[in-house]
Amino acid sequence: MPRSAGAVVNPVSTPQLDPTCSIAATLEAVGDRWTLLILRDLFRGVRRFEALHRDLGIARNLLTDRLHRLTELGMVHRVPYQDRPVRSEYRLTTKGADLSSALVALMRWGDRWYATDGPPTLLVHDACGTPLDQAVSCPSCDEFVTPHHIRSRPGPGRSAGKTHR
Amino acid sequence: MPRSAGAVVNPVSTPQLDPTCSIAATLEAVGDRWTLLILRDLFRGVRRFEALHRDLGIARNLLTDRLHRLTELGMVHRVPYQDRPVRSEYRLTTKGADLSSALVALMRWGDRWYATDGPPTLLVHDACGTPLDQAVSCPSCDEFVTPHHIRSRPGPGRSAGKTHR
DNA sequence: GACAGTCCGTTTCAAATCGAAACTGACTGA
DNA sequence: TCAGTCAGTTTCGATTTGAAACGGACTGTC
Repeated sequence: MPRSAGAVVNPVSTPQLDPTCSIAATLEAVGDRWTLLILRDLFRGVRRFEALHRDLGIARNLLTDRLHRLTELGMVHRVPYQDRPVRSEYRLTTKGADLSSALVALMRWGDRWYATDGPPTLLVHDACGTPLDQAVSCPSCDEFVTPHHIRSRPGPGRSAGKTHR
Repeated sequence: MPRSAGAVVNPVSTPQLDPTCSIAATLEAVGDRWTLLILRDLFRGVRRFEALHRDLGIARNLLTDRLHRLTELGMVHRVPYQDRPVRSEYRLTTKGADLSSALVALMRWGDRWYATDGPPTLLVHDACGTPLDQAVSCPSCDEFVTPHHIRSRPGPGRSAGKTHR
């Protein structure tokens, strides 16, 4: 009996490091219905249990479980903000914060396909206030690359040969 | 009784267009345990029911349900490839293909944090073969922007005032 | 023409997961 | 002492999932 949070068991197993696909590896870590939303809130600065519970409407047992899990994965760490009783808030580690580009990409897709009145939120450059873009670029050609010109091929992390993403 | 696929009910509701967050809207569409993997396979060229079933190991009833759902959402469309019996394959629409940057971002995160021997798959520029990068950039400053220099502010799609993503 | 094999589902059912709400414990502040 | 906050834990019914069997429409083989 590992952790204790009611009848809650891990919804996603510890990443199995599927050697053929980093997308699968990532989704094993954060691919459930709540984890990415929790991370989004942590980015926003919503860091405490009650605040997350209120903001997301997530069941408390699940929130407990997901926060423990994110901590175990090293994406979040607890920072005490008072003693007696000890209360901690949850903060993103480098690994957790590194997921920001994925959240940005998901946000942009939602903007494009569901934000009929324009994006509910803009991401802007703090230096100049210009709305930002996200793109895939070629460092050697020094230009942006559209999905159509992206090819995938086996990388060093794969021994056998199939052509997967 | 809407569709029929055993005791399967939609795992995620039709996007509610949460007006305050495009991440939430996106996850309502594709934020369950299988949908992004199905889309990944469609990107890879795995397009038929049996092939998806074999490749993913997903239960058949769930695959049926998710494909119907993706079709309803306009991310996938069916293209017949034979008559008698009619058999169709599933292909990405523009809307579905537009999610590629999110898949790329998720893949890159998995590469960085779980691919100990290097990425299992490289995305390269078809023109020159150089491995690609994904980044957030400022069109006016003409430079890449790190997460630390990203600010978010309410966009035109939001009426009221809170500062959300 | 009977039989095995393929493909795309549908049905069934037990097991896993979730969600809502009540409960606990350690406090604070009135 | 009493109400209120915060961070969980426990309980339990409802929902979702996964595995496997089943169905129908074919094709290709002996």
